[in-house]
Amino acid sequence: MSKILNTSHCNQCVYRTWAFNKLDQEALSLINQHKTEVFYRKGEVICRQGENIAHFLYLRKGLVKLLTTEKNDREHIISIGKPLDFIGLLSIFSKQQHAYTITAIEDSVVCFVEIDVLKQLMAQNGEFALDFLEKSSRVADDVIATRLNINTKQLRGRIAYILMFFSSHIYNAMAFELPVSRKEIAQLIDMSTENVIRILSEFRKDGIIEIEGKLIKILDYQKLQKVYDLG
Amino acid sequence: MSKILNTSHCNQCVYRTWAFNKLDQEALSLINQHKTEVFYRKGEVICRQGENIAHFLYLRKGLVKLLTTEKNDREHIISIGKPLDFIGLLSIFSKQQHAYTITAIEDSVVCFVEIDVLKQLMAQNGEFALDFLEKSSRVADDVIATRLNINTKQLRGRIAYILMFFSSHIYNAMAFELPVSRKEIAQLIDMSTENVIRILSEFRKDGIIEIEGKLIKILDYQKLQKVYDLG
DNA sequence: CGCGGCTTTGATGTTCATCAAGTAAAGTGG
DNA sequence: CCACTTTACTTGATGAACATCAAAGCCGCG
Repeated sequence: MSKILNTSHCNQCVYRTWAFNKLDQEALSLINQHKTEVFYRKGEVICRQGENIAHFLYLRKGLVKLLTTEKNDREHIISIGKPLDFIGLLSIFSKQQHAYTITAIEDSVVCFVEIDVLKQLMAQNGEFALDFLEKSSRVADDVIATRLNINTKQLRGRIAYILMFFSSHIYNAMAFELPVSRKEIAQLIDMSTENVIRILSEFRKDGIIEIEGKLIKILDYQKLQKVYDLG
Repeated sequence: MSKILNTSHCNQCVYRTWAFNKLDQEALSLINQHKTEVFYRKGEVICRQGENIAHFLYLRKGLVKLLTTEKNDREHIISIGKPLDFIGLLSIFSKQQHAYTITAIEDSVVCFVEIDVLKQLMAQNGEFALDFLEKSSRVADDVIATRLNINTKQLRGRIAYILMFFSSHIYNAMAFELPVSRKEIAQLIDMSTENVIRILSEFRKDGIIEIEGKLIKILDYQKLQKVYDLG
């Protein structure tokens, strides 16, 4: 089960210099009093689509997925959130309810800051608000660019993308363990589970990667990049 | 050619109550001194992908398209901007260069506000910044939701979407003139031009719409809605 | 009046989802 | 701890959805 952590003060938080560097001691203390840090085990739900939004969420550790459930009960993954990301995206400012369900795909620590407190601080401190806007718009812009990118490519290009994404953006390594199932990859890049598997096998036969269950090792990054570029 | 208009003061602008209602007289005057209103004829380019961002743009009148050019020289339309929209999306806060090219698809009036002035006001006035954040995040959120929506549907559902979009969101009428070519529709909803035409013809044969060149008349909105819902 | 762009329809081929069937892995309850 | 169930993974075969190619009519424009 998830559990509330015995949290340290925001002063010591590494993210202070990231998102909250325009705040003074007093403001940080206020946030500190109105924040909760929660630990989630892999697989646990952090928040559900449709729930009222009461907190601004950002990821301290781990990895999460953002997903929507469509009418036909099919789940669609919008994006993978990594540490430092504002995993509630921008909906938290424009909507009353969460637009997506957020689930931990690795053991994660999420910091919940009461949205009212955050808004209050933004209203009082324009520099903070502006800084915050810049950071959060980058996340949203990224999501849009990524979705466009994926949709213009065909299957081999999409698989190349996802491999490069985990290798370069998340793990910074040529060998890594996939934090998601084949099915989840399919939901993330809009294709069938079978074809995810098929194309991974193709890449293996082509000597681009090595596979052993969830373990992936990229043997030829250049070739992968080429497949990606060709679409 | 586009031309700079003999602009009125921001005080009288109908959008004052929309985006700038948290600003006082002094601030409005400052914006007024640092804004330019420009008229564009249908087809003219408002800004180009890659250009440095110097202004915050919003659309006063008309209709525009936001598009990216990919490596293979294929153009992809991200969204259609309508009056009141912040047509620069959020890139203006997170990026140095415009991420998209913006082109007028109807005679349009765009208001250019110097970004530095806007940022300065946001830094000084947190309430304004917060208000602004709420409004602009709604636009970005919309784009994300729409893209997801379109990509989960197949062709008939996408054409239904685009017809409903123009009918309900833009023109508020059952009969209207399409402001875009078949090709542009294709670029907007990710399909081939030929299939846009084919499916429009199908809809005509099914008695859902009437077509006469760019003139579209929706005969059976319920049926259209059904096609959309089925995907 | 001829050229290029937009529109339209038909024919063809490719990409991809779906179905089917089987193996392996991972929970679950007695 | 073992039978049992479920979930994940894998491969092949089939068919549907869709892009692409081709050809022709149309319209606006220099």
